[in-house]
Amino acid sequence: MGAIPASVEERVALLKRLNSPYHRDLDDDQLRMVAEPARLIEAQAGEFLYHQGEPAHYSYLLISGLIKIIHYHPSGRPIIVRFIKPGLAFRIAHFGVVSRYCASAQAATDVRVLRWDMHDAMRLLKEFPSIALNSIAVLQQMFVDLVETLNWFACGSAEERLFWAVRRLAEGLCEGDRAVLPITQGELATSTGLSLYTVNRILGSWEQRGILERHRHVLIVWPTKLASVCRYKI
Amino acid sequence: MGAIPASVEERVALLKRLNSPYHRDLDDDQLRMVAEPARLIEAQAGEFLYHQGEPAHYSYLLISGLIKIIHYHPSGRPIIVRFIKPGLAFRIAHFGVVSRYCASAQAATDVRVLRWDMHDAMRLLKEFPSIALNSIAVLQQMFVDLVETLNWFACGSAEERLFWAVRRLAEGLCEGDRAVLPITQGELATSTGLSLYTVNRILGSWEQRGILERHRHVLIVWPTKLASVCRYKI
DNA sequence: TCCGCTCATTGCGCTAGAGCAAAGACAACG
DNA sequence: CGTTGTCTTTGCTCTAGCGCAATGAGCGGA
Repeated sequence: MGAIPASVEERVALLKRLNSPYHRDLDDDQLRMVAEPARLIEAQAGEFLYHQGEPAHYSYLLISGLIKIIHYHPSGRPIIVRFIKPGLAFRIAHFGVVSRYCASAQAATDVRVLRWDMHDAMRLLKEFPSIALNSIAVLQQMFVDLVETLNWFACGSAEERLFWAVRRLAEGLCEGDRAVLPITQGELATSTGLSLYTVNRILGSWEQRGILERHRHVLIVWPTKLASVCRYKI
Repeated sequence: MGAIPASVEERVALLKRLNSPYHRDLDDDQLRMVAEPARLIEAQAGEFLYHQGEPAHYSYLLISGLIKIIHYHPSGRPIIVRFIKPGLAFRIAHFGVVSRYCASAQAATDVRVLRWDMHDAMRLLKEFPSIALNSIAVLQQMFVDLVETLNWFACGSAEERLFWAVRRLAEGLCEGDRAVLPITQGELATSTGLSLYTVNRILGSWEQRGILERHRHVLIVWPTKLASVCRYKI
């Protein structure tokens, strides 16, 4: 993980190109004020940007690549909470009471991120109410998403739980009619609370039905076909 | 569900007494501006304030009583997402893209709430950045809480899942050393994804160990004792 | 080129917990 | 004060999915 030299202009350009949900209401001058205290950072696949429980010193916005947000149970068992794609911030739990990272962030591919010191991030949030309002919208969407996931966990058979987990993770990662998930079957197993063996058998049956392809460390999913395994209208 | 006549002064007084996390940074004049467009509403135990999927016309703040937030799976199976106690807002998913209630709100006891028209709520949010910042803090805390819950669902045995569900629901409802949960064993079952019978048997064993008392529709829990059923340090 | 590691696959026995049935307990209501 | 409906309790059977074991497959490093 290291800093990449980048002028303010370059950072502004990155922000403009991103069109992130947080900064969409800002004009050029305002974007410049946002970009000014940021630093451009790169990290290699597998590196951790931060770890669950550490004091939250920074706020991040993903520029390119893919980030895995991982939450660890007290037993040490990890679940993949979500993927972050470019334009989304990952720094949940920065303000107020919660001053530690509530999960870990791992680079799933080589990544570039913009990083703000927490104090700067807080200041910007106060200075530009539109960022705060947009953050609320994003957070609410994430919250709703998580409630739904919880309900699927409570309801379903193994196949339904897996269906929902794959669908959810694939959702943000669609390109054309397919999504590429950088995830192993073992990770899917811990994320869903199923055993490795069960996940393997279910994915096998889905592959036979042409719903997805399994490769090493990677799952290629056709979300429209995936829907056929679910009995309910969503 | 009906309106209770209340002057602006009375509504301001209610807000001041509540000391809700959203409005703690406002002075008296500002509180008055917040209270002005609100209406005081009462509802009886069992009534629904709103239903999942309806257009979200109102924003609510609980004054007295207890609210259950219920999320329905496409199959119709409900889970109790959380209890709302006085001072907390329940109107998640009001702004931005999400314009429908993402869950239902049911009065668990007779309740009184303050209600804002969504347009007023949005206007106040823009007018008073401190409300937006505090909302972010509350939302983040709720999000973190939900991620933890999800992980316990993925990890655990039946007893661990139930432990976490009871602990979580009891957390906000502590009075002295005990918490009174207005919940049936059947509701706990659907909320945890366990069967009625399993919940009954586990709660039975906990009651024998003095961890809780079961009454009709009500669970009395001693949270400190509850911790003893969990193998992990939390 | 071989070794070693991590991830994937498959068969099989076993157990936690689902699900049915049937009875008991309590509250609300006429 | 019985009736009705909802919630709780318990015994019993059965199966979905766990978890072990053993093998295979691909990748990286020396």
